[in-house]
Amino acid sequence: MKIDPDSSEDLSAQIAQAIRDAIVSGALIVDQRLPSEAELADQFKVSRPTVREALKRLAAQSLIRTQRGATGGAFVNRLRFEEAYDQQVTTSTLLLSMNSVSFDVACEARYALERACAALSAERRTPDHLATMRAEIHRQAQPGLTDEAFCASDVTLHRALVDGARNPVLSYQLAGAVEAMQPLMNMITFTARSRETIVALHTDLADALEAKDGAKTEATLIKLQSYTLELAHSVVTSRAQKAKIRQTKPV
Amino acid sequence: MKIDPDSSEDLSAQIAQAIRDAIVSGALIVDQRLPSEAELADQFKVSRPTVREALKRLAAQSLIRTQRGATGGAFVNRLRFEEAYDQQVTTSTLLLSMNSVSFDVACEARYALERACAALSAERRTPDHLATMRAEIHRQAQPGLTDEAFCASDVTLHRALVDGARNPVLSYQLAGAVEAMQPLMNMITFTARSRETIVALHTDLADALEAKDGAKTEATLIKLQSYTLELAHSVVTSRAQKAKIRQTKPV
DNA sequence: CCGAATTAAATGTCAGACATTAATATGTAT
DNA sequence: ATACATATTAATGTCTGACATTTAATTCGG
Repeated sequence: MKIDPDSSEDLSAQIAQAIRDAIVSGALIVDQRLPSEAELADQFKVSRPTVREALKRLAAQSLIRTQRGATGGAFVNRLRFEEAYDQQVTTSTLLLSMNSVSFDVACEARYALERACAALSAERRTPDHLATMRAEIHRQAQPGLTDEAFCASDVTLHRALVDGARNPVLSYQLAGAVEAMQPLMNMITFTARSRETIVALHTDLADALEAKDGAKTEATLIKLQSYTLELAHSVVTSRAQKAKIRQTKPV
Repeated sequence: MKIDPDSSEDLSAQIAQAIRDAIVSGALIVDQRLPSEAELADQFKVSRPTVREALKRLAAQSLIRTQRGATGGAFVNRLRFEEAYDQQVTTSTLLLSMNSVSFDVACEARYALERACAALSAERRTPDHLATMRAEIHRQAQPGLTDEAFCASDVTLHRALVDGARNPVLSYQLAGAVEAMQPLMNMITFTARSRETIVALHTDLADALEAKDGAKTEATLIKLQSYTLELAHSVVTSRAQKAKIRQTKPV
């Protein structure tokens, strides 16, 4: 592992990349201990703070973990799906907000991906998954629920649907798409009427899954997508009208 | 923004989290300059190296960029889909290899997600997407191609299909699933016969997209998935047989 | 033989200094 | 007055050395 001191890139970035390559290529395996910071500093001919910056970069990606104490050090971390979820959600959320992705585009992606899980989930969902969905549906029918809590419950329900496919790779990929939508969904104000419609569709969804009916699951997801889009558009329209009224009759 | 000096977590991790929260919540907006390292050190009552470790963590996630010089500093980075691809691919690849995800599970996820794009891509693909696919199909028919080059071409073709849906969120989510499969795919040795079959299926795929036939696109993807699984299983079987022979007739 | 104190090795943190970069201001010559 | 060269300045990048803290292993005493 060598670095180029004349490169335009930071030394810490180069060192991080060298170690990252070693991990990805399999030269460093899970739970293997890296040399101590002092040894790495010697090897790369840099100071300890520079090595530490490199290690922090890797830690930020969950590629390594560090332990203090006598037998401590930096160890190659076994990247688990659960840990990777968080980063995926953060990244996806920022991607949507920073690139001003429209509600429609995000919604389309989310439901397209969810439909990809529909047939598998109908086939493989456990009673646990169904129970989670029913519980969330029950919660969503409570009158006192805030809009945010309603959305959060919506996410939990949909994640149960996705997890029902019992494919960790699918669950991981979908986590970002579903959760990243939440800030966008939170812009919608749900009336009692619209909540009723959504709860009815969610019930259809749970029924379809319980009946192991993949086609009906997909069909219900399509209805849910249409209705979500409809709601979002009505929000936009009503806002535009209010703006117009303010424009016509200024205070 | 406050941190707890008595927490078990590193100060640099806490500071990174505080700034990350500020970015995600929108308190810090794109291209906004963070206080200088010295100012941050004062604010958080820590030393400059500690602040720098925190900033490197954020840089590793592409949340900030730094510029040297008089008007330099750390700036909130506009996270772009293209940048996020790389990290997603690295993470997905490691997730598969470190959690010993089976070929079948990864393959199932990949094709389920791809089918999610099929109908959209059939509807919206541009001549460019078709041209890319045809070019890759032509390359795949060349006899001299190495197995690795064949797999790489396969990835390019499938990404063209996904990109055809013209939904950046979908493209982003799929990038991880498709590219992360490549190391697993590289374990397969493609015979002239199997390449021929794959090229034929790829041609069907391009034809279906050209005809804007979503259903046929999906059907072809299903065939492709079955055939890929078949190939992978035959590799496993033949290896097991060879191992058995070695066991029976040791050298 | 067991438990408490010691030791050692590692990371975590700090302080201060110098190097390097790049924009801006200054100054001089034409 | 303008153009170019120079100096200034403010920031990040890097280094050195020290001390604090944590934790496992070792040693020593009961």
